[in-house]
Amino acid sequence: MEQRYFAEIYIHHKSCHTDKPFTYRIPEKLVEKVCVGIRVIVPFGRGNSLAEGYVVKIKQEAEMKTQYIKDIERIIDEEYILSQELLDLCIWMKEQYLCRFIDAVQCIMPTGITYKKEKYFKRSYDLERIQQERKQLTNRQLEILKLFDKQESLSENNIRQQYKMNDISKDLNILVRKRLIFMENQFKKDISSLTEKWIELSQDKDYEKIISSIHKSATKQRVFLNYLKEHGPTSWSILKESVGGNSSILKALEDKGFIKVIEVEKMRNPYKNINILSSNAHKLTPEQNQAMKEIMPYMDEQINKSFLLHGITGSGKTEIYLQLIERLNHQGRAAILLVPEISLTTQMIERFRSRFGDKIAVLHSKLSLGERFDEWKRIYRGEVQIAIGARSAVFAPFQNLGMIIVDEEHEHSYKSDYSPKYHAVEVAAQRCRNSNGLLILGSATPSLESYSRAQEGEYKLIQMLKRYNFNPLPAVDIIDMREELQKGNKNIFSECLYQEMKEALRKKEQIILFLNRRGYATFISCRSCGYVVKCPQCEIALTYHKSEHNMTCHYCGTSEIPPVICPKCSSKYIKYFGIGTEKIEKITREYFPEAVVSRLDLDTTSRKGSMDKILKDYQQGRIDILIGTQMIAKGLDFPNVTLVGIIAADTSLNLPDFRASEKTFQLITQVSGRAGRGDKLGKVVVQTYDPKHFAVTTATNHDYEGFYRQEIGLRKAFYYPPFSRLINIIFSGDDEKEVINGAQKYTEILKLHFQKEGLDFTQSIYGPSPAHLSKVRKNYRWQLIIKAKLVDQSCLTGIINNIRMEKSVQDEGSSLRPLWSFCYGSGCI
DNA sequence: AGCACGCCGACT
DNA sequence: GTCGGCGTGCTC
Repeated sequence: MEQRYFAEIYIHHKSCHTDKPFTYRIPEKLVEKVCVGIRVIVPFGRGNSLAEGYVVKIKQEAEMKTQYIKDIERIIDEEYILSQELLDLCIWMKEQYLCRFIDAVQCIMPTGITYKKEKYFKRSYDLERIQQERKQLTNRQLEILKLFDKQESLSENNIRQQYKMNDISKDLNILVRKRLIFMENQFKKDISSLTEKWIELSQDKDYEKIISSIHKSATKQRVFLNYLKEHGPTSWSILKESVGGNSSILKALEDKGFIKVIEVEKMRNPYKNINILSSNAHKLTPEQNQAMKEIMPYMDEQINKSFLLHGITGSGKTEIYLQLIERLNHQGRAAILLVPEISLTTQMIERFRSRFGDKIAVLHSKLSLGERFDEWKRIYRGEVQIAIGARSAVFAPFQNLGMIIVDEEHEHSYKSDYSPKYHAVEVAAQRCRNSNGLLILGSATPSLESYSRAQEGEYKLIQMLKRYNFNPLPAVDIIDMREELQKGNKNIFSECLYQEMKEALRKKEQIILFLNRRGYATFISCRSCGYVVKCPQCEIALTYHKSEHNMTCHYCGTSEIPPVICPKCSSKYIKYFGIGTEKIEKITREYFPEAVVSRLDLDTTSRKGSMDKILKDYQQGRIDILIGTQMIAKGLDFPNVTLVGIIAADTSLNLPDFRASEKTFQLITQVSGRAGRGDKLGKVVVQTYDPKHFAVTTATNHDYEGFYRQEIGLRKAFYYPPFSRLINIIFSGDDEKEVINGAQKYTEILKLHFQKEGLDFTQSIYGPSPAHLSKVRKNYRWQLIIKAKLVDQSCLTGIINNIRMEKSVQDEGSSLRPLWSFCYGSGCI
């Protein structure tokens, strides 16, 4: 009997109803080629329109009647593009984060590699028929028909652009039905950004002769040829830059056969201009040695194991990362290093490059499409063994993954804001499980989740509580701002901080001031009626920015000119409340006119490279006082900083978030860590209105254990993570009533499902209620929070998936668009 | 999501 | 009678 093969294929389709494997027959001519992880093109649906698909399984028998099975049309790639490990990861993500298979795939694949389907139209040459039907056509249809005189084949987008008409699909349908034009689907790969035009002279030509033979008026053509003769093959972009000109000149020369135009794959190296000073392995401290000793057996035996490396700032975690990677690479296995935000970790990347040269791929969001694709390819082809990057680098397509290191594992930037809302630390753990790899989580302030896992024995805890250079930790003073107020000090700076700043400036030492809020005033309000100026789209108080004299919404970016009289009661008593970094900057300049003050926040660093400049100036001592938001809390290492002032430690404490204490503790610890990194003793001044709060007191004592013990008790009492998993479902739409209505209906359905499964919903379902940001960009948002017992998790995702399939939910009004999101924090969206 | 099938009203 | 409106349901 002839051997028949079938393939299970996920279709690249946007609907969740088609998000399951479909069985296709592998035609004989493709049997050798089709493998698991390859992309194929298959006919799909009643019209057999072509679609891109991913082969996830190959089998000899099909479970269904074979007459319904269609053949695979052709393959896209010559080889598999997703390894079995990554395919399994996609399936896992689909379940874990309630996304479609292809959403998971798109996390892994670089943009630009997927094919775009486009409708193309060709005209009919049945002149008789055209004459016949002509009379019945509208003017618009006739005009569309006319377009085909110039060009034989046009895409729907082409036609739309040429006529600036939006609703042309109906007209096109009519024309197709009358058989005046024909439609065909074409797949197009967006490769324009991935290749580059290079121009070279054709061989074996006497160029002296050619140049003289060119028409006298065609000066540019001659310039081109001369340039190419002198410089050899040149890329089009360089040629354009150096001699000018346009593509018509190029075309003319190409037509005459004088030059050749070739498309070359661009290979970019975004870091090629950085000079690398090579460095060698440092000698390890006893603590570092101990850490290595704990980890190495698992690496050598290739056993999957997770470690939590609890090391205070300056304890030398990076050196451990470097040496672990070095050893792993020697075993022929690859490592991924995740860092919270790539822009803040240039120091770290430089250190890696100095050790490993260009054997590193760097992945982050600021790379261009093409650059990212190149780095992706280098990893995929095994040209590099190390990938460094932010969140998305966790998907680096290594075939021989051996370790994932997550630096600053507590950072919230490891959670994706977009769908699928994955948590890179979880994904990393999953990948390590599937490839017998090591997961190394490093942090000075581990997340409660990780530390409790370490306590439970799921992770191996490694403590590194001594600084690498044996410097003592900075001394921390807590200043009770209520007392300051009673003493009659209404200033932003407490007496203590002011004196310390004066002293530091006198000693020519540097200062960092931290305030977790940018702008000048945080809200503008009318003192007579209490009106607060809010964003008309988001209902969030607008922040005043003095330098531009406008008010900006920090969520959608809308800005307005501040009112002079109250729009509600017309009084003149408009007042600016709250402080931001901009105001601190102004006040600091007033207090210390002789000091050089600079500010580092989202507003001053929006221009590319401006952050590097500020940091460089600071490093080289051209700035005395640096004022900043969260941005300055992480990773900066300046030896001359001896004083850190935290202006208002409680801003983050009062956030409506069950993680507020944890965030505050982390922030104070991190910012404090900036002081005294050199050989001088550091000092930290923490100003607060709540000096007795345990997050503040434990942080100032550098007492993580103490903080953990108190916080974990609270989490347990209120049943928050890590004792549960929170699922946050957002309903959003522009009609508030419908959103509320839909959210309520959804909740009822959910409760029914809970009952059916015998689950108690009274302590699990909260809401629906207005979301943390209840209105963003004209969209009303309501939320539903589900506290899932850890044991019920898979059951719950099943329920949510089932509800999603239900018609009554999908049909819930046009303006209601349920967004699915997994969330580990309350209202963090 | 698309795409076709099907059922119903307005028209040559 | 038929053309074309959109509602419904399936896709290997």
